[in-house]
Amino acid sequence: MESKMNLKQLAKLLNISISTVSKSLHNSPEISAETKRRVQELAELHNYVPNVFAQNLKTNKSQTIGMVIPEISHQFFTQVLEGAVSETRKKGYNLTICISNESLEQEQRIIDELIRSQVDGVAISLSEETFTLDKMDHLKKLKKHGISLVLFDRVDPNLGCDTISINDSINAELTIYELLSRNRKKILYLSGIPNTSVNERRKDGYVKAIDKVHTPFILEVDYKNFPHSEILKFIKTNNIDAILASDELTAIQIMRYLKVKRYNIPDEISIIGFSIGNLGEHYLPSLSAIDQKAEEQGRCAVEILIDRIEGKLQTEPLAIQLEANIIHRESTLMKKPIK
Amino acid sequence: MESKMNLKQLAKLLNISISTVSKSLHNSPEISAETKRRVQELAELHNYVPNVFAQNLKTNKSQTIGMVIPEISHQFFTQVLEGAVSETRKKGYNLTICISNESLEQEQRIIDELIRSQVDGVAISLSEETFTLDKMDHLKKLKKHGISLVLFDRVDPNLGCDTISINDSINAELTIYELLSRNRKKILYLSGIPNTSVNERRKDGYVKAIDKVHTPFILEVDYKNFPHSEILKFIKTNNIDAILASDELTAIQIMRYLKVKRYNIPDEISIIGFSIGNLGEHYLPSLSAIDQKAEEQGRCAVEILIDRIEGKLQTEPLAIQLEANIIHRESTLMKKPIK
DNA sequence: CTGAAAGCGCTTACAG
DNA sequence: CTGAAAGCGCTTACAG
Repeated sequence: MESKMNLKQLAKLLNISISTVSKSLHNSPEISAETKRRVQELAELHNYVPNVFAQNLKTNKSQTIGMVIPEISHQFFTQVLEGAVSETRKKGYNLTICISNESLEQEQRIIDELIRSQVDGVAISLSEETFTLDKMDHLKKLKKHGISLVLFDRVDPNLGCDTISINDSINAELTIYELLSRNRKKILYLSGIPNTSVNERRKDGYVKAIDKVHTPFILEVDYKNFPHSEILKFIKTNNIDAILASDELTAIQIMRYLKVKRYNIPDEISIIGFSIGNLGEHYLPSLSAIDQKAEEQGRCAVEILIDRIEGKLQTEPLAIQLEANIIHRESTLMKKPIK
Repeated sequence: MESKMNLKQLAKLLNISISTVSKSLHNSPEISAETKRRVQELAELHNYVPNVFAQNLKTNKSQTIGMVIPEISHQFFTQVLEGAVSETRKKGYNLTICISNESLEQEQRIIDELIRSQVDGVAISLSEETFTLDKMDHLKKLKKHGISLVLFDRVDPNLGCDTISINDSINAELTIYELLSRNRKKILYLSGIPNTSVNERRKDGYVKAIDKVHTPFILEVDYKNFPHSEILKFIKTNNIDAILASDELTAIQIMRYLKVKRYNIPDEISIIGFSIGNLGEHYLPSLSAIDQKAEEQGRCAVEILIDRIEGKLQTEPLAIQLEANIIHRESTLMKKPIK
């Protein structure tokens, strides 16, 4: 390894001043074309790379934003990341990706770390534990340090910052109306993710829609410890003919079990779940789903965050709600919609 | 936002020198307990956070490593990330996650960016395009800048750096022997990921095992543009009774289609695929798979990289090969293994 | 068009 | 036990 090149060495080799070298590399109009050419050639030749720490120390900007997600094994969040990564690059920023593993303590540690590394802004989807314990002090710390904050997907409206989310409540409502219009009458809301803000909103929408015509049926379980037979018993007892699941994995798990038990899906029981992952598309039958616009949420969170950083936004915080799509695949396509 | 705290301001407030403040915050034994206490209290009170750029500029170390993965939508790589994230934290380093999207150009850009941001080391799984075009100059650049390099999973042995991988060839071989022992005779190797090093190695192992007894059947297709009916025709024509798929998605796609076509799996055709994602486990029938030890690869790559950075390793590059497991689930569990 | 100089915030060898 | 001073590599206002 050759000894690290820097402005000083380049200046010495060319017999000119450090200032001139620096300005040449920034293609400053102050400097003559000839000098710039010489400097740039030599820099190229020696693989000169400016020291980013020195630069940032001077300019006091890192051109970096942090994105904190609660989980990486959910397809939803990897799609968010894809949107965020491409948008960040488009804007010429760097992205630091952090994973809180649904833990408040890890989330706090991450925020401290992001403050330490002087990111210009943070986009975060809150961890389950952060919601349950309702501790937001670490997020307020960001403001103290002048770091912009945007919340996406799992959002707390009381934090006084920009938020990007999906109107889950309305989406649940609309989905139920659709199922009702297909003459489904006993619709179960099955949640595998209790204690999340999204679950509450989805459940609310379900209840709101159902309450007008029928009794609501609600079951909230642990998706890691899936109580198959209990759910089946509930389904039988109540003659359930459709299921709205809180998330893809919950939908797949119940669908699989019902198939093992020889249920005909979608004719006997229709199933639809929130969020588009890779599980549902390839299943047999393929799973109908409510598209959470993951990639767009990621893209949008980054866009708003950078606009905020660069002072392009009003002081008033934005609360953006993206529209979701209901995607009917095989698990809700009844052959003969009963009239 | 309060004006940013720094050593100078703390020193002024306490009426002592900057040096003493700095040493106190590092808990130096040079300083009296009383002074340290006063300094640390005031720093705490003012939410003092040291400027990481200034620190790094001085110490010339970033305590950061970069991990480059070709794709984030493959469960395999998110599992790698989980291992890498936790190992990095354990060692007190920071992790910068980058995604090349299987593109050489993006990979080059990422490497330049990592060099610019002075990471101490890089762990990378090469993009498909990098392999196809066999361009490795950007990786050699890292060496020029004194940045350690570790390759994992998609590995090139000629780069003279540490590598972590799975012995795919042997795993394919062992899998075939198992299928043969269950009296499968016409085994198809179906690849949805041509032009990757892993594909070549898996195919090699397959051929090596099959060649001794039977004719090899090989089909290489584009998983994004899956030619269902062509494959089915091939299966019929050649009386295929087992499939070894190059990856999970390929396995699922063909299994789904065969089920639609009323094939009995595993009895008529057994299916097994490389790598454990979330698709196979919940499928009906659940998919047998060769566990690629994703998390362990991530953990191990980071461990070796940091040992290398800290000079704890011999100069000789390491070539670590992890052992895989064959996990039999429903898609290979024949009711009556024909004697 | 070029250069000398100050300063970003920190660490650390050295002096007292 | 405390502090003055140099220096990490860069940018930029200022002078010439």
